[in-house]
Amino acid sequence: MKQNKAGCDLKSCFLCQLCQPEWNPAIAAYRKTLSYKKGEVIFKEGDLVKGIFFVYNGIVKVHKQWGTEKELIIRFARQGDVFGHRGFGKETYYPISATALEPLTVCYIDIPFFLTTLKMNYDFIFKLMSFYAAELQESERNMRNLAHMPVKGRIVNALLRLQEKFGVTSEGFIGITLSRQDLASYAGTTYETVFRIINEFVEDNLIKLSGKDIGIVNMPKLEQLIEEQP
Amino acid sequence: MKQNKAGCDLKSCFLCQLCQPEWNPAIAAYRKTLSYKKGEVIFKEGDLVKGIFFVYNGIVKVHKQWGTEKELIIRFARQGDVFGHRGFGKETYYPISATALEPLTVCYIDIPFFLTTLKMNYDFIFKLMSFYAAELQESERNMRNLAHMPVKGRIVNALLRLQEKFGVTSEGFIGITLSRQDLASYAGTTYETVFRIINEFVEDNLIKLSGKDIGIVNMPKLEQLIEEQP
DNA sequence: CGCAATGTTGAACAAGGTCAACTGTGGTGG
DNA sequence: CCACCACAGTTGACCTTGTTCAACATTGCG
Repeated sequence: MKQNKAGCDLKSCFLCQLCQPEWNPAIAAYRKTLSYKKGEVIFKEGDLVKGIFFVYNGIVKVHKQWGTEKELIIRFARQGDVFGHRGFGKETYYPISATALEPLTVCYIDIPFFLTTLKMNYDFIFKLMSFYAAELQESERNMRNLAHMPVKGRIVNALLRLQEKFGVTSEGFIGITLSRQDLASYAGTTYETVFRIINEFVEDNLIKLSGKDIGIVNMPKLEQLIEEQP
Repeated sequence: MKQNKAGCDLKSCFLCQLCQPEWNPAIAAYRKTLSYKKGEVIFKEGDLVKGIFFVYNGIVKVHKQWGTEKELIIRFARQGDVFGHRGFGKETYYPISATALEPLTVCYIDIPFFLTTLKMNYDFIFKLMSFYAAELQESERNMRNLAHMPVKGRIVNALLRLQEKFGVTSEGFIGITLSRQDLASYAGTTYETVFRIINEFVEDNLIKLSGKDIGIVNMPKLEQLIEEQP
């Protein structure tokens, strides 16, 4: 498992408990700690944006619906990650939904106070901007992958991104337990296709399974699959 | 055709000629005007980031390669649009390429001066951040579309986005002339598929053609195609 | 005038999505 | 304690969509 981070994504944000553990009355009034149960929806597409969230504990999936049955998982957020920041700019409605995948504790800061903080702290807004820039790069890389990479490569890619973010347990499994459905939504494919390909990988000894958990066995071979032209 | 904008994407940027037409010696030293021919590459993936660009005139495509033969066009930039801003944050290499589609004149500002300006002007950095946020939303919407929307819908979507950005000529055609190849790359599909579907649309009287130019005839029917589940 | 690039069309093929049936598993109430 | 049900997981067969390949037409440009 990955070590806990020193602060949040926006180091020195001075807002969440991770960056500012000491009690600070000036901030405390605007900083709420909220808890959600596994599977609970924190907000959904179209909801009015009222604040921004920092994860203290647990895992959130940030996802976008397509009709009723299909979704694409844009990103997972774990301890120290920000989410809900997509509701900025002109739009005051969330363009995405957020759902707890594990029991979750977050720090919630309402927009007006957040904006005030941004205004007073150049370093902070610069970090936030850099964070957006990084997310944009990631998003556009994924766009290209969805457009041109065959499913097999997209699934490998999803696994590698998950391992990167959630690390590896002592037994060599990726540090997050996902339903196949969620893995499919993350890779931008279907349930059944994920199975077949996961199975194929197990047979080829590229990954190993333990219940729902997945462990990467042969990283180089997998990486090769990503590069592969159809 | 759309009217020219008052300033650039980042109104009040105080950098490009569009926002600051008067001669300003303090800025002039850092502001270069560059010209490119049709088809010329302004920068490509992996190039070192040295500056940021504002379009005075012409059209740029911002695209991402996949292997040698495939690309995905992320975005088009026209008068007043910024590009090259993806090279921010940790990465100092462009994650995308930029190519002129028409004879192009741009304003080029080198990074150190740009950063200095950002530092001195809260309003400016806030606008830049909002701009990133908006691009992120757009990018993630497109991600979902690429993952779940059938090709027909993606092509319609591409056409509507083009019309939104480049407006309509007096004869009712979208204000940009694209090769079928570029349209395909924008919609995330192939050449031949674009063709067949464009033909189908013409037969169904949803769009009209004049050479390579495309005009939207029946907007509601097209919009319906976007919503359509497979 | 000829060559290269771009456009046009048909046919074959394959990836992967859909559907349907079946299996295991855990929870619940009798 | 067991029978039942609901639901996630698993698998096979089929079929649609869209890509690929290949051949040919047209445009444009030196």
